[in-house]
Amino acid sequence: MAGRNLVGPEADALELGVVLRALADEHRRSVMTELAADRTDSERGCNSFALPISKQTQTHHFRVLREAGLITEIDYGNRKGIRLRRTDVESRFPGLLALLEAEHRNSTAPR
Amino acid sequence: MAGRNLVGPEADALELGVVLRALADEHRRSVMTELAADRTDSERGCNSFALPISKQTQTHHFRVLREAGLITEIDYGNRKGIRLRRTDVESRFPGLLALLEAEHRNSTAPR
DNA sequence: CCTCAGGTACGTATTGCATCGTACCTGAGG
DNA sequence: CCTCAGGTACGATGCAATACGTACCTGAGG
Repeated sequence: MAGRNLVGPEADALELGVVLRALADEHRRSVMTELAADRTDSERGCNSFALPISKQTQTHHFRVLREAGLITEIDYGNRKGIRLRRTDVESRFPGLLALLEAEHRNSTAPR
Repeated sequence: MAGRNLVGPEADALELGVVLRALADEHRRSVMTELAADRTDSERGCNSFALPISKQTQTHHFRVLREAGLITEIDYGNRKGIRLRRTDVESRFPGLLALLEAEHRNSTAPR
């Protein structure tokens, strides 16, 4: 029941280059804009993002986001949880999540 | 003497994906952090960035930045000027330049 | 006109990255 | 124990991006 926490780098070790490369991909960015827009920061399942890619590729993308320090993955063995590292990201790169949140509004409410 | 202005997309047509892909590259990001940190927004020469790459590759990178809408290139024929589109970028992606400016401080004053 | 420095155009090698196929692991529930 | 869904590991592949060589253009200044 209690899952193992898979964490990335420490909060102050986040690198802008790694973060921007992570956000450069459409699928990863769509995950991040969705997370940034949800102020409750609740734990999400991996399938709740409806990514149009295979599960192997999803594994890859979530790993990239985790290693960039943007999310935490909680391993339950046969299932996995995703959580945004909001305070860490916000303290290291203030304003970044606001940009992603604005982008989420753009993509969900085209006009 | 008067150079032709090579512009990219309109201010409200900037796309986050294109911008982030442009900023994902180390060399292009170093150019942008330097531009963001210079509040005078003066016109810069292409060689004033001391990029450790060939001039053909520099042409490529500046083109990417221009097509992303981040800079304007001024063509003098046998020389070229670079200028940050600060107000356009700031109005479309508020806070982005502040992130780059902070990164510039990090890279120039390690500790 | 000639030279030179700065830039571009085109082709190409190489690298990086996203994607998926196959095989295997894990825990829940029959 | 068996099955099944969710997830990972490893390898292969295809494509886009970076990088540079060669050739050519442009304007300034002899």
